[in-house]
Amino acid sequence: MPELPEVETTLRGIAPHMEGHAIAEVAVRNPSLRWPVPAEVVRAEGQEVIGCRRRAKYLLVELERGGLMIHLGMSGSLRICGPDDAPRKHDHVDIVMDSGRCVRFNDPRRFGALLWWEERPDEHVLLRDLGPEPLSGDFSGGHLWRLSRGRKGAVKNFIMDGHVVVGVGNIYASEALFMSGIHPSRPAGRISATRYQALALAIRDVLTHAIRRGGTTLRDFVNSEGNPGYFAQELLVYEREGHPCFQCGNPIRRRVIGQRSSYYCPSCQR
DNA sequence: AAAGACACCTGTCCGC
DNA sequence: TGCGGACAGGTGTCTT
Repeated sequence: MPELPEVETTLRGIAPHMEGHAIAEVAVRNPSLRWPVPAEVVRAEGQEVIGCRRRAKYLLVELERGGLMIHLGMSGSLRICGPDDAPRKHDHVDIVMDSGRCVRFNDPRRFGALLWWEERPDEHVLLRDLGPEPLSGDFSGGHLWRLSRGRKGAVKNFIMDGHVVVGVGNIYASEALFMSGIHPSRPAGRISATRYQALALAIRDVLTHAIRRGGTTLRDFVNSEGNPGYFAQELLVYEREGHPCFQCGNPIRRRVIGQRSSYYCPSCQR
């Protein structure tokens, strides 16, 4: 479910309810997420939230000593709940604030995670080897071009590799490749610096625009207020197999690349 | 080092 | 109505 824009939207939703408030309790209803929720999360109790931020698709809740790391996996979401809101199906964890409200983690497929870090989260094993943030100055066409030299795998897999650049998931990979006219199966090492320039710009643009729209809702994504995102209606190729290309009118095709559905226009993308 | 397959799990949709 | 199969936004891990 959540790609980077959805995670960013979630971050902006929870931050005002957490920053400057103390955590009263971390109530774990079901600890069996992707990794078992560690017992250390109780160390959050009684601590004030210094800040909330995002690295790749991980949400980091920074406390006075240590902090929480949250990943939404494929189907996870966070919602702000009041003290009287009864938990629903798949509501696995509540982070109860001293305000009485809580940040409630729901995840039907349980591919998400709630972890504890003790210090320097950016050096955590899950974060330390990740590539640059796509919306930061460290990301560019030149970066993609340099890393791609000699690589024979499909460019779509290349841009979805978190060691190359973080935050480009299956929806926005298809979208950005369409926007830059690059065929998703093309070997990454056989794309010019000029075309990588266009691809990097497309990645920035599509992510920035989706964040402004509150993320993409395909099935069940809701932000922390329980509202959907509005980017789905602007998708150019994703889940549009057989529909006419907005640019040339030919039917959009679907092809499995790296075990993921990929959508592209065979005449606009080469 | 790079690339590919597979794993984790639940829900939904479609054809028979 | 039920059942089986395909498919779904991610990513760590294992094998070639």
